[in-house]
Formats: sequence, C-alpha cells, structure tokens
Amino acid sequence: MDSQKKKALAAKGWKVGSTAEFIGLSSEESRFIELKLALSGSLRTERLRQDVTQVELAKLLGTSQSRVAKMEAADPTVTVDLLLKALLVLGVTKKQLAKIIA
Amino acid sequence: MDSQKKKALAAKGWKVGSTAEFIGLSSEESRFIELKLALSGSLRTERLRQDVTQVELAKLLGTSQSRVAKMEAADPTVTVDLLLKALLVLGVTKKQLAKIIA
DNA sequence: AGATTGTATGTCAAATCTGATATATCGTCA
DNA sequence: TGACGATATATCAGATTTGACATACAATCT
Repeated sequence: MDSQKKKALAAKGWKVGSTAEFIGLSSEESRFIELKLALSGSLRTERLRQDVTQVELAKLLGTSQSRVAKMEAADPTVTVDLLLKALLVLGVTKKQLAKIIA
Repeated sequence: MDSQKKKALAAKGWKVGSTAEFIGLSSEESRFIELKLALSGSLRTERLRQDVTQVELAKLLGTSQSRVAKMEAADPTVTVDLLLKALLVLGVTKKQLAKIIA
C-alpha cells in the first residue's frame, strides 16, 4: 500500500480522534491528518453556513469545483496551504482558525 | 516582479502585522503570509528552546539542514504543511498551535 | 591563523500538487 | 420520467515543492 493510498484511507475512513496507529501511521502523521480533517470539515461547514456552492467558492479561489470537493474530502492531494487559503477567502479569522485547530 | 519574488519579499522584508497592501498583496494573501511567518517564527523559537540544531531537526524530519533553514526563513518554497509537520515533530500540541495562529 | 560548529543561500532532478476537464452520482422538482 | 443543480471522482499536463548537495557565512574556539 503506497503512502498516497494509505493517507487517503486514513483521511476518509477514520473519524477525527480515533487512533490510527494500527494502520502504521506515526504519531505526527496522524496528528497532521487530524489537523487536515479539522480544516476540511470546517471548510464545508463554513461554506454551507454562508450558502455558497462549491462552484462559487471555486470561483472565489480561482480554481475548479472538483478541487473544492477534494478539499472538503480531505483528499491527500490537497495541502493545508490550500485549505487555509480557502478558509481565508471565506473570511474566517485567525481566532476562528485557532479554534478549528485546537 | 513574479509572484515567487513578491512573496519572498513580503515574507522576508515585512514584520508580522505590518500592512503589506501597497506591494499589491490581496487581503487573503497577506493574511496567509502572516500565518506562515507566525509558524516559522515559532518553529525557530521552539527549536532553540529545546536546544536542537537545524541538523538535528532535519534528521527528525527526514530532510536536510538547508530545508530547515528555509522553513525558519519562511522561504516561499516552504509550505505550511512542512512547517506544521516540523512543529508537530517538535511535540507542539494543538493548543500551542492554536495560540501560534491566533 | 586554522579548525569547528551552526546557519544561510543557490541550484536541481524527482516527487508532489494544482487547475482543468470529463464524467458520474445524487436529490429534487416539473 | 427527464431535466437540473450540486457534489463526487478520475485523470493529466504543467507548475510548485521536496530533499539533497555544494558552498558560503558567522561565531567561537585553540
């Protein structure tokens, strides 16, 4: 199982907070994935709260709907950078970000 | 001035919190850079607090000293992902991360 | 001075990520 | 049922990032 696949599995199949050690993720790896999941979850929540479609958010970000879908799915090909940029575009504040992460 | 250069300038020449609008950064762009600066600054602080050299941190991360130097310099070729992984390897907690960001 | 230790900077091939496109799925409404 | 709007998934060429390496710089020793 390559690391792409492994991360995809980890990111999709397991809920935030569940221990993912047994599929071979190091502590930092799983903590990092948790972080990504928190961000992608908040992205979806915030987008829906603002009644924005994926297409609209994509336009705001200068990207495509499919990439927004992947962001919200915490796809392994999506970086934290991209997630943060998306949240920032939606007007999320530093304080809110902090809350999401903690 | 290409965007790589512009970001490098922005990241290196300007302190956290200073308004960088006049060099043409959008609000999200500068907020994103602020975030990176906060993370890279904390990385250096935390590394030094733990009396770890760049070489040692590089080993922990499975990378090279030069890349650690670039992380701490908030080099534009360094992603937030990489900064976060470095902080996590140093044992920084979610709460601490939240504090860094907010 | 020379040696040593820690950090900075430039470059590059290989790996990864990005936006775009195509297509599929799902719900809802006429 | 079919059309429509929203979201999901697969793929890919081009762009960016990565680790590694070489080398330079700075401070601190003997």
